[in-house]
Amino acid sequence: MEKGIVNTEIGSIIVYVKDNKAIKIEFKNEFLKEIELGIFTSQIKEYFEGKRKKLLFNVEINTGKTFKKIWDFVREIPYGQTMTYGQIAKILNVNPRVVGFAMSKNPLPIYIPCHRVVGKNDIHGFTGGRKWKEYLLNLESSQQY
DNA sequence: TCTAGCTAAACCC
DNA sequence: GGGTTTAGCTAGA
Repeated sequence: MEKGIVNTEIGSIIVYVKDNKAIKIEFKNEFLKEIELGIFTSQIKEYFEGKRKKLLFNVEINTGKTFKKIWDFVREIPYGQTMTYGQIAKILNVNPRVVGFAMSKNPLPIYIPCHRVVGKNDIHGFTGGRKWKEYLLNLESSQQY
């Protein structure tokens, strides 16, 4: 398994790659030494510079049918827009609780833009902390044109 | 304002 | 295999 690291304004992002497929993305609240790793790190870097709106590399996800359906849908949420757990649940005909659970178990944040999914009355949680979610949402809204 | 019910899959015995 | 847990939401009191 290979590892790539990209630094951002508020910390580092680690991307784990196996057989040329991303299997996990992790947020760190500390700054690590950057490690280039082909398109994986270059696309993430472009995304944080606001030049790229969608990550397009191979990933490997082994999970249940419903989770996959939810993640597929979340990937279709346009750049800079947000939806609530409830809206997604209604469209996919699942329970809102399951949507939240799927997000919490999502191994590939950013690739699956779960930061664009918020609660009805609150931002709610995010892998690695709400700080990242706010940062990502702010990044996208400032890039809208 | 507060409580109960819904509901899927990872995770731990 | 079974019980517990989890980034929500709605309806009824």
